[in-house]
Amino acid sequence: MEQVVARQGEGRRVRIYDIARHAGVSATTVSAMLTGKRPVSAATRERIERSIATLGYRANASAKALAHGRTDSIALLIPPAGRSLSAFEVDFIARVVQQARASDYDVLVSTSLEEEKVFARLVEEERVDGIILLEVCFEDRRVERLVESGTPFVAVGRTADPRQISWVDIDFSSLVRSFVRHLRDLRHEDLVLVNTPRPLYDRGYGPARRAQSGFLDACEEFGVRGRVVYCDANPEAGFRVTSEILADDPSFTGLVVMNDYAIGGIYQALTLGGRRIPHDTSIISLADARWADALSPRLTAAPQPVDEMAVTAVRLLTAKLADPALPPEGHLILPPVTLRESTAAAPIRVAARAPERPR
Amino acid sequence: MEQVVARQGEGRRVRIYDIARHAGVSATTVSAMLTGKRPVSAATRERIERSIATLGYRANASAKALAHGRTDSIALLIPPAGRSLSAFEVDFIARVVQQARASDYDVLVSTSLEEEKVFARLVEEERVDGIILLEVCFEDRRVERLVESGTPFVAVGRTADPRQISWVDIDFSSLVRSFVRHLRDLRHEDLVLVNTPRPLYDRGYGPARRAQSGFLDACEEFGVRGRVVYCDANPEAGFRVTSEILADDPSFTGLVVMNDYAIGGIYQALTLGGRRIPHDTSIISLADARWADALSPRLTAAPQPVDEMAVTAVRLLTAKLADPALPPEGHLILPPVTLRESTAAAPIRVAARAPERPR
DNA sequence: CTGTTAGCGCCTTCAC
DNA sequence: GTGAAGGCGCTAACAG
Repeated sequence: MEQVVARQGEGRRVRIYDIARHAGVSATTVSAMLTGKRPVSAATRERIERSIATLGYRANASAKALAHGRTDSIALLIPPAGRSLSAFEVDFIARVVQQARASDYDVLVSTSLEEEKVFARLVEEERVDGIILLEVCFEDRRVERLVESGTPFVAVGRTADPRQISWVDIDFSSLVRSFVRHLRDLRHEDLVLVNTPRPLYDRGYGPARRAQSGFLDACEEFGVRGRVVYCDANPEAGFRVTSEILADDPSFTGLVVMNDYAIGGIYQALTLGGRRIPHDTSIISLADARWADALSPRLTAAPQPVDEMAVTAVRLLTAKLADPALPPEGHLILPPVTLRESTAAAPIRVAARAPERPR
Repeated sequence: MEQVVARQGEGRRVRIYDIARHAGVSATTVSAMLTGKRPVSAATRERIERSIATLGYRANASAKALAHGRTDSIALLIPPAGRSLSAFEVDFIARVVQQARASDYDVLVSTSLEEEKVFARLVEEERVDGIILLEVCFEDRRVERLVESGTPFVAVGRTADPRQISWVDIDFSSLVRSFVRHLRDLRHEDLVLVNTPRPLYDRGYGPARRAQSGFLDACEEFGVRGRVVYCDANPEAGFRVTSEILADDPSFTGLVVMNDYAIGGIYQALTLGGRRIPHDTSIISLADARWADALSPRLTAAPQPVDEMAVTAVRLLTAKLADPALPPEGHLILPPVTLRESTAAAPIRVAARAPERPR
């Protein structure tokens, strides 16, 4: 009774038996035709198709899942890095959803931080066939649990030792190195890395860790001074942190920013502090194009390789679902950083110029 | 065989029968205890709970759905308004996911534009119990189909005649009226509405339609000149459109913008055109706080009422799922527009000042 | 090529 | 308070 009430619009739903009866065949044959798992004569096919067209039929997903042992759904686990999702995370969701649909998977999105509950519901209740896990840290309990349970998954980001798992990650280290080199080429000699919030770094958040080590190494390699500050993910924090370094030690002329939401505040503090971007101070970041373009002057930015990340993640996962014996695979992605003055259509916006003050 | 291979980590999954055997009761009793649908003696309860704790058990979602007739999932249908999701849409996803989880629902996200396929998969295959539909237009085929099929749903946005459906919407008309009044109070006498892309308007996109009529009515009411331009959802288009009106008829001093992604370009064109925001030109918009804060100077903005929209949408839907007989309900939300000079913590940022040039 | 039989794992009668 | 039987709708294994 309850099911019937739930769908008040039509009477009862059309089931595979209705089609079978209407077409004068058995349910098995209908199923066989639909799944294509065994040959069906042209004549029967014709009749079944006509019946389906007449009555309107779609196999019930729950029944299919129960019988077939797969839900044709995957889950996307995104614990929000900040208070809300970053532009990257957003685009990533959209792209994964799109890509998954192309492989005939639905996507269940979870942004919860309560790993236990999410895990129980999605994995233990077998709501999904596989998982894409975001914001993976050096030591990540979620990864451990997924490995234990044998659930197919792909990590976006890496653990400290990712050899046993499939992952996709950005090569933050090389990327930041190219940022530093670029700023050095513009004759900057004193740089600041505005990193993610401190707690994220401490938690072993990959981008924060790898960007920082890449930055410090590159500064040494290229013979420029480099220091690191941490900053909460909001404009107010960006303003505060930047004001502080302007007050404490204003010798810097270039900033590398790993913190999208702080950038607005950083701009404001610099401007109020008498800096003129890009004439005496340069900012460069891995950022969403929408941010980079909305800022004035435009931010020097490497575009987030969202598409490649998302497509690769889905591809790795669906491959593993199709063949669970597949060995784990890691993909390191370096955004195409061709740092140069560019038009709006080009991948990189360069607002940075040579510093004037250091002279 | 295949199912077993799919979960390589552990042997076979623990099922309700395993618990029953382990506890020395029948599966019926275990189920009864878990669903709480009939009394179970304290002693049996104890034993079952111990067995569950020992073996680890969670009811399989597909089997439950098949037997019980509900999936405990809802779908969020977001056709991207522009090339990618807007900040509002993003936050909306996150908030809906969170809120749905609080009511014990999972959320399937779809960003596909191919309504037919999405509809077939989610509704006809009964993957979800209900739907939240975004970007609803005046005439919306998706709404018609959902009504026909009797699927419980909530529209975010309204059709031209929304009396038969449940919906949540922003009161764009009143909102834009308050924008116009604010600009008039700042002594602006010549305004431009930079609206959504023309195709969206033509398609009967509610925010575009209602903002525009609200704008034109308000201009008449407050005795200021007002014209409307359409603009694609990207900075380049914003730049182009603004440059054009600066060239054609530069008498305007205030802009009302209904197009997040264009704002960066609008700022740039105005600046290049010699305008100084906010000294001689004011911009006001319904925008994400992250945008408003990232711009320099900060944008005058009413915050997107994301939370209220999302929470209301989920509430309406879950209520309807619990009791399908519930009558449809509409909610019109007016963002709290207390337009004033503000600090960073206040809901509204006012960068706008009285125009100087009109003097 | 097709139909019959037997589950998938759970919930829901109906008996006791 | 508890158990046995049947069904949700579909697919897989086994016969023909």
